Amino acid sequence: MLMASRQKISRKATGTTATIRRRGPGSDAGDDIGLDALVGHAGYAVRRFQLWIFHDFIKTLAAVDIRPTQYSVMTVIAANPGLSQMAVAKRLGIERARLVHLLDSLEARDFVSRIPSATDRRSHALHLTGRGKTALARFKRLAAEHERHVAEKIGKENREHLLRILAGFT
Amino acid sequence: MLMASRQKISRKATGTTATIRRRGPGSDAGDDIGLDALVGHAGYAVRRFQLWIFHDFIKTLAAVDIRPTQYSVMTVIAANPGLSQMAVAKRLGIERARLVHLLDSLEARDFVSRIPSATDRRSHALHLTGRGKTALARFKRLAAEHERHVAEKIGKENREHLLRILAGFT
DNA sequence: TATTGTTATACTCTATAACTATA
DNA sequence: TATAGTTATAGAGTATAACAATA
Repeated sequence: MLMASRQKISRKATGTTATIRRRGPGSDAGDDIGLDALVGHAGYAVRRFQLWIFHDFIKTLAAVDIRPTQYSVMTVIAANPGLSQMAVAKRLGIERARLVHLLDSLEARDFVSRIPSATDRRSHALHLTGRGKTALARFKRLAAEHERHVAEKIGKENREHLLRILAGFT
Repeated sequence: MLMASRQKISRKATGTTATIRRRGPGSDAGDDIGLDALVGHAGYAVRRFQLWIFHDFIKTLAAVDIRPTQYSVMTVIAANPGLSQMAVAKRLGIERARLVHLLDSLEARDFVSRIPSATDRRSHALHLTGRGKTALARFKRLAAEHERHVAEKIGKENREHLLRILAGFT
C-alpha cells in the first residue's frame, strides 16, 4: 500500500550517493557516517550512554532477574522502611500507577511487603522482607560490579566527575 | 482481588514510620528521603538527567512537534544524503523496524523522501525534501536553545566536560 | 543464502483518567 | 474536597520473528 505508492517515485539516479565507508572488522557502530550537529548535543550522548549503562546493568544482574527500576525501588525502601507508595513514586520519579505493578512483582517474589499504615488506612508502609534484605545484599554486590564496568568504560576519574556534575539530579 | 488478600494482613502497628520531612517550598523532588546506595550509581544519575534533557527538548521543540529521535534521524540524513534505512538505523542504534514508522511520519510531513536506490533495488536512498531542509534549519535553532537550557542547568563548563567524557558514545 | 524494507506481536515504560476507600 | 492505592487505556519505545523482493 504505502510501499506501492512509494515505488511510483521515478527511479532516476539522484546524483547523491551514500557516504558509507566501512572500517576494519570489530568496530562497533563503526561506519564513517557523519553526525554533524548531533555531536555537540548533550542529549544524544547522554541517551546513548544511558542505554549502554542499562544494558550492562540488566546483563550483570540477569542471574538474579533484577532490572534498574526494581533495584532502585528496593534500595529506597531499604533505606527508608515504612515509606508510602506515593513517597517512593515521588522520590524516584515513577508514576504511582506503575509502582503498583512493580510492587506486585516484588511482593510476589517475597522481597517487599505492604503493611497497612497504622495512621492512615489509605496507605501502605513498605518494608523489605527478610528474604528481600538478603537478596538486596546480593543485588548490591552485583550492582557494584556493574559500576566497575562503567568505570572501565569511561575511566575512573571521569565516572567520579560525572557523578559530581549530575549530583543535582539524584 | 490482590487488594483483598493484602488487606488480610494484620494491622498491627509496625514501629517503623516514614522518614519524610518536607523542605521549604520550591524544592524539586525535595523530600529528605535517603537514597543511600542509589547515590553513587552512575546509572541512576544519568537516567534522571536524560529524562530531564528529553523533557526539555520536547518542550522546547513542542511548537514544531519534533521529538529527539525524529531530530536525530533528520540530522543524520541531512549530513549524509542518500543513506539507506539500514545505515541510518545502525548509526543511531534504532531498530530498523521502528525506523520504518519514523520515516513514514517524516515522509507524510514532507520532510524526508525515500528515493529508490540506483544500485540496489531493495534499498531506499534517504533525502531531505526542500521543505525538510528549511524545517531542519528551524529545528536546529530550537535545539540550540534547548542546549543552552542544559548549560544553564549543569553549568557551561560541566556540559562541555560531559560531552568530552561521553564522546565515545556518539 | 543473506540482506532490505516491511508487517506484526509482545513486553516495557510513560501519561492519563477514573474508581474506591479513606482523610 | 483531596489523597492513596488501584485499574484501565493509549502512545512511545524495545525486541523479535517472519515475509517478499532482491542480492
